Amino acid sequence: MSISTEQQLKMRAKRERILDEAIRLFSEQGYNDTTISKVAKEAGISFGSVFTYFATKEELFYSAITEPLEKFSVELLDFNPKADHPLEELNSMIQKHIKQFSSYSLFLRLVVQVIGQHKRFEEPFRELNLFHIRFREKIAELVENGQQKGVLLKLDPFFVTTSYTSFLMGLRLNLADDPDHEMWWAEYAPFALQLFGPNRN
Amino acid sequence: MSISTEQQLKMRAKRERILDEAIRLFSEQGYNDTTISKVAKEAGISFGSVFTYFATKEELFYSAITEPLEKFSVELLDFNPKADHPLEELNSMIQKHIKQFSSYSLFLRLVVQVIGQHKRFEEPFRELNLFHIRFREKIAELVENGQQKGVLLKLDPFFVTTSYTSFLMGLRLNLADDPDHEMWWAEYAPFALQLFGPNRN
Amino acid sequence: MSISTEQQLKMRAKRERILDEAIRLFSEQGYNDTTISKVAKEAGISFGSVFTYFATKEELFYSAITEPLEKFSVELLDFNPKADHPLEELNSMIQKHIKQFSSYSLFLRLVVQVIGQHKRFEEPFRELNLFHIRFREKIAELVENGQQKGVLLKLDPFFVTTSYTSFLMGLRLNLADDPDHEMWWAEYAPFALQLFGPNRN
Amino acid sequence: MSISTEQQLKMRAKRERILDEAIRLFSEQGYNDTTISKVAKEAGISFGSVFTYFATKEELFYSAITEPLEKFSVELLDFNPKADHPLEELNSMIQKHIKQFSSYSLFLRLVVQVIGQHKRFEEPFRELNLFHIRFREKIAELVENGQQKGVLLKLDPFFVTTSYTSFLMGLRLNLADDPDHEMWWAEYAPFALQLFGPNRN
DNA sequence: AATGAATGAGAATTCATTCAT
DNA sequence: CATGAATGAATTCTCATTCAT
Repeated sequence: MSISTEQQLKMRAKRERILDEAIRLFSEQGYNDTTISKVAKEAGISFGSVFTYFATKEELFYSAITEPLEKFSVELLDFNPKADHPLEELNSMIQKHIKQFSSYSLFLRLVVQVIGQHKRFEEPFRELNLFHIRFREKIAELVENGQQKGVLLKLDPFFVTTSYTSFLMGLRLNLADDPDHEMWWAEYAPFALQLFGPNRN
Repeated sequence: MSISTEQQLKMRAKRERILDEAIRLFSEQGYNDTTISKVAKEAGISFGSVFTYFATKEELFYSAITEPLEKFSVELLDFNPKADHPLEELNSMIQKHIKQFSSYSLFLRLVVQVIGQHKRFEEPFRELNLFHIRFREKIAELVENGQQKGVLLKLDPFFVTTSYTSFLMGLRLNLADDPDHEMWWAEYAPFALQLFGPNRN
Repeated sequence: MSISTEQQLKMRAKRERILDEAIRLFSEQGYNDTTISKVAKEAGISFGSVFTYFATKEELFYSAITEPLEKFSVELLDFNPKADHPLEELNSMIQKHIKQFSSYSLFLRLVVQVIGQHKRFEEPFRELNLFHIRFREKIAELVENGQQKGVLLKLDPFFVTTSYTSFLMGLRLNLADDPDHEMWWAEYAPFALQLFGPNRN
Repeated sequence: MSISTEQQLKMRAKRERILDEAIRLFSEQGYNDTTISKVAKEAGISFGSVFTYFATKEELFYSAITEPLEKFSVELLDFNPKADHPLEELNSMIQKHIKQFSSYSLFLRLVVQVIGQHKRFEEPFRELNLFHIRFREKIAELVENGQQKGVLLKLDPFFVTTSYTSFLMGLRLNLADDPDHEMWWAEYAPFALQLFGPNRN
């Protein structure tokens, strides 16, 4: 491993550490109450170094949204909309989504901030919105598949998917950080399913 | 009308104007980016006067949450949990809630901020939480009534009501201020109903 | 008593109450930390009324210094510089001064503030200074009287009197509000006497 | 000299400059009328930099009292209470104290403010008070030494020393910044001596 | 004359950002 | 590249003073 490569790795690791602490702090304390100093302190470096990796606080926030989003979106989109047994696929998708939403706690609190103030956080909101559209579109495919195969009622896929993502976000918001609630996430899967209008025969 | 009463009315009106602008600004720009100066400017007074009506910015924010809450909670709790025909009552309740959530747009964005950062906004969160509990309890009564009368499936009322309020909040969050969406709120009522497990006979 | 006279008396009394509270507060909390509101509250009136009696805060402070000064100066100057028995007169004067300085506690703390910042409080300082000069001059007369009669050493009366008033002010400063000290004031009279150079035969 | 050491020296010098200006301004204009901006301006830096060296205005004030106190207390305590010739030691001590009090002009005006409002300036007052006690105790030792050797009258050392420090402070207060007076400080040494009750044989 | 709402100058403090070392 | 001193815009809040009622 050449010295410059080693150096690169070190820097990448440091950048990661900064970003992780930023996500945590932005999430817990909000954009304004999270100072560059706090982030640096948590990351164990000087605040000046933060600017080596992120030109501005705004950019740090942007990265705190978009980089996890990239990773999580892969996980969230991991289902087969053209499955032969759409109802089973739907069930398994819901199970996964529920589990994922329950574990993305920090990140989703950030998301809530951005959506709640989309005019303030235009750039990251745009990214989130793009994903939201893709997310719903892919689920809509599965819904249409299910409707064609007669296992789902013929409801407008747009309303179905919007209902579904709303439900997930709403749960994430309501179940906050209550550890009593955290363990019950799985219980909500059947309710999510109802939003898709499963045929009861 | 005595002079002092007239004076009192004027002051009450001015206080209202400040609070209204505060709600709008807090909602649109968040707590930190809403400065007392901005509020004063929008209300057409000097910033010093804001302090005549609200001792601190924190108190202004608290009032911006709790005063509308008081009014809205009356409206949201306006249904009969012991109705003879619980399914019809449920339907009408959902219709009203959907309409209300669609119109409380500014206020609910504030609520989202508070819930999203409940540690930062402890006091207002406490108030919101108390209402949320009352809200779910009253809906739970109606749910149990429906279950006893056999028009609702026997699902745990706690999960049912949490699902329902999550769905409402999630919709409010997702449908943001998109005017295209605003008009379609009513479409979501049937989805909300599904969360209650209506018996399909 | 005519109505207007009665009115006048009432107003004079109110003015007195304001001034008394002002003296107390200025003395205890200093000029800046004493707000017009506090004074008004202590005097049991609205802060607006203070301005009826004192045009500005500065004027209130000025009065808080000069009005007691007028009264106290009479008391402090109450001795006979041409007494036939200057040593006895001196002794009795010292006794009285010690007692007075111990009881003018509030006022003297004000004086200390003014002297300590004579540039900030130019006007009241001028008044105090005028009195100080008069005070020393009159004491100097007694000193010269005593020296002529051979009961006092021939020390420069200016240094003698300055030493004496310095001693009194210094005591007032050092003995602060310590109630343990308050009772011991009388003990310091002999020391004060030494400053005058009494002849020990 | 390493770079970091050079850097350290520069910073220490800057801190000193800030503190010096602060002492001067606090002394001349008092705590409240001395703004951080004024101090910064006098020290030739931006107001923000003051906060690099002193976290709060209160802390700056505290340092403006305690740091000179440390230095001056060494000077003031520089006499030998167990001297073989206590009267000579006393005389030399008084000479020095008089000279010192005449030169600590700025600092002592600060002291006057603190003592005059000891409730407002609790922390610095505590420090001053501790020194005052030490100061008197050491002088008392010398007094007792003199009394044992028969060169001083048997007066209560506590009253003697309190008289003495009161006299010094009172002089400092009365002689204000009058340059006419400044030159005459030395004249007051014999008066100070009288407070100790020297035996006149 | 009394009240207290309205005003805005002014103060301490915070913090993103720059840049010299 | 890392550090942290320096800067100053921006913010909340206080309070003397004015003036309409």
